[in-house]
Amino acid sequence: MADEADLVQRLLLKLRARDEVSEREERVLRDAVSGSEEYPAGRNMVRAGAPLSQSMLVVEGLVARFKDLSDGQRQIQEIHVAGDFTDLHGFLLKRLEHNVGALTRVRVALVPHDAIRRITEEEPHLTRLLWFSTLIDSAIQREKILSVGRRPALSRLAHLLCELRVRLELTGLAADGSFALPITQLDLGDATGLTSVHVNRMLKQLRDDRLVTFRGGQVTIHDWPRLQKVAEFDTGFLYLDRRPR
Amino acid sequence: MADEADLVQRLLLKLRARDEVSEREERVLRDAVSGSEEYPAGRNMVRAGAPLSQSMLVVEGLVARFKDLSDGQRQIQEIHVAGDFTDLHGFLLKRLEHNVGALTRVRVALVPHDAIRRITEEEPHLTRLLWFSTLIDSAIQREKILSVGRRPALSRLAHLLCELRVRLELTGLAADGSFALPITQLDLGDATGLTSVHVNRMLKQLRDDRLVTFRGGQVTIHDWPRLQKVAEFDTGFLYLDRRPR
DNA sequence: CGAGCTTTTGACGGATCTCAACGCAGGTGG
DNA sequence: CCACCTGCGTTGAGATCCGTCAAAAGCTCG
Repeated sequence: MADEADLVQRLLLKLRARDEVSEREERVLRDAVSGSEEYPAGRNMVRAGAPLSQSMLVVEGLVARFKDLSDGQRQIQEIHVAGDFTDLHGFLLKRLEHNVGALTRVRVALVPHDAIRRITEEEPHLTRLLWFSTLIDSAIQREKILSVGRRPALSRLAHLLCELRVRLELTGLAADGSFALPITQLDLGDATGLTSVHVNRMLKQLRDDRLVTFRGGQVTIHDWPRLQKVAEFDTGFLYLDRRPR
Repeated sequence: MADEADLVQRLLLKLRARDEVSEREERVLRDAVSGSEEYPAGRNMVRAGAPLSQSMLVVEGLVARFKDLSDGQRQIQEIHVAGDFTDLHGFLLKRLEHNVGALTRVRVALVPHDAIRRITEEEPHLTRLLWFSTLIDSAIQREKILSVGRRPALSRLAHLLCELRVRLELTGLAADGSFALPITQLDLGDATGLTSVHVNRMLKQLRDDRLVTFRGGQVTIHDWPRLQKVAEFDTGFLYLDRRPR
């Protein structure tokens, strides 16, 4: 049915930007989905350490992987958008060392680990594609290490916005440098290793410099070339070229 | 020959800490190695963007993945030890978005991508193990995001030393909380997102507090429980339990 | 034994955090 | 319909952690 078709649609867009996916493979992926679920904003979706038997594919909304320190500080390690698996790695890790939470209202497709295991037994190329998609996450996370470790605050924020723009554009969720980002400045702080107060000041500077506006959960990029320069943003880490994997 | 046996030995130790590896799979892994190479300390081993046709397995020495910013700042994203693949993900990514460099004199085993591809076609379980090992890297990198994003300098350093201790112990390269770490304080700064000056001060504090000593390229942990507490170190992210994958 | 790293230490400066106050919008219940 | 509450955004003042700059001492190796 049309509804089910939509569940994997954006995943396919993402994969096909990087390699071919045959119709048979597409069918195998669709058949792997066992159902879907919704979560309200702020809800915890996977708690660190809990045993897992299925993985979640984001259909709609924004999801964060994060970890907390004992003093209450939170660090978001990656923001997931529609088309991303949030915890495909849970298939082999069997549990996660971090939490997964809904930043907005979220709908996910559920993919039982049994089905993924079957794919690894019978579909080498599709297996490589799934593996590949976990490697993209890894590259995104490495880029965050660089951001948080060495970039100044303004640059970190700019980089995050650049990254989200490109990732959302891939699945048609951003156009003309504008996209929905209905999260709080506190969330942005957790994603950049800053306090919400400082995020607020940096957002003001980005706005005053006519680079980007973040208001009402909507991002509008005014000057893409200059924003990229401020962020030292280079799409290389997103591996956007189409090649056989 | 005995020499070749040694090339994959530590990799097997690492894998077998997490799952079973059959004798046949062990043979397949050995056969996948096409040779070995040495690099002097400081040498660049893979440059970002260069096309790759083989992956490197560290046999001896320390290797870093890192990226530089335009102003010359460097961020190390992960330190690899003997038994780690440094760029297994290059098999599917086809190139890397970061550099790989030798922190010490290094010997690596070379594994052609053709051989890995054959494994993915014929050895589902071994494929999952290789995939799994890239997921461990990913978890280590996520932990670094937390460190660099939210932990204070002292804690960051403590955490890195805890992590290296446990990882080295897995393959018999650390014992009694003591291990070789023949790298400079500048390297430690690049790995923690600090300056070498501040690393020096924090090392002094760790020494004065009787937690760890780093001297002459040797780390000696004096008080493991307290060091872990300072670092908020929890081995969870290393997935040390033995389970079928 | 001198050149060039690396480590160590001090003084100072600055980016970011903390604390605090206020405004604003949306929701809720009387 | 309005008082109230709560969460979020905004701004200012002061504190702090870490960086910068600089110099000197220790090591290694040709």
